[in-house]
Amino acid sequence: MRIATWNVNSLPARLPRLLEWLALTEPDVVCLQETKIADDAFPTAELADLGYESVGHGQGQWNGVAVLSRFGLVDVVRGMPGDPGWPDGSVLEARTVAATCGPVRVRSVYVPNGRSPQDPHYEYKLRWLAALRPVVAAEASGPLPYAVMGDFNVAPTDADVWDPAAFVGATHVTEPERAAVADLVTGGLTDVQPRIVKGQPFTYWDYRAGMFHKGMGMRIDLVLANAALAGVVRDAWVDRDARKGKGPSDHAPVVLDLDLDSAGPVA
DNA sequence: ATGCCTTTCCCAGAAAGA
Repeated sequence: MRIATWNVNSLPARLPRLLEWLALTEPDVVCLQETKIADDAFPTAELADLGYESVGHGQGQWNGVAVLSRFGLVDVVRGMPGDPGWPDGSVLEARTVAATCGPVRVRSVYVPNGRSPQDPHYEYKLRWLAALRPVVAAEASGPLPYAVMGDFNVAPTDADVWDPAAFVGATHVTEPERAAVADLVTGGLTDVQPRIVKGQPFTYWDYRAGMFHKGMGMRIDLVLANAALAGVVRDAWVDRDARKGKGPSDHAPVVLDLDLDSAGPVA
């Protein structure tokens, strides 16, 4: 079984690349982030043509998450209890959705960016991660192999950014953000490490200034797996090819191969 | 060459991303 997570930076803009990538890579389960598409516009039919059942949880212009599955989709949960909302609790953004796909349960997350440590959005980011913690803890202790995966907008360690000196005073690397992600991991989750390719663990490279081809990236797309899932990971890698060429997302997919093949795709 | 930012609103340029 192959599972993946990918921040596509607009599903409408990325649909041709996504469909091409699905046909080439043949993942069984995919968590998407930054779909930037309303649910009534979600490309359900195009994905079904490739054998994927899908659930989008979106709001149009910003944010948006989804789960695609060749193993069916059950027990779908949009959002999460305790979501702090932005700019206040009266507005909940579309940043997480969970589903069971055959033998595994997954939760796709798009953690708030934070903008800068002085910005109110940064406090929102920390509140959002705090709300995620009990949700993930409950799901991870369930009966199924489980992973919360997506764009966490946090680089867990200095090794996860191309130059720690370049990030002094910036979000994604501050102690409170890292502590919030470490809190998610505490209690049994594993931050599944992708294979190092070209000396890099990165999953994101800014579009500007040729940062991708200069190797100036960050590992902010994470797969946090419970023991039942982490124990069956055969391989994990960042699909850098998806960051190349014409019209890429600024993120590359993280792909995991699992020794969980018995269920087989749903026809 | 892995290649110099992209996407959204929608038609102008600002906001957001990280």
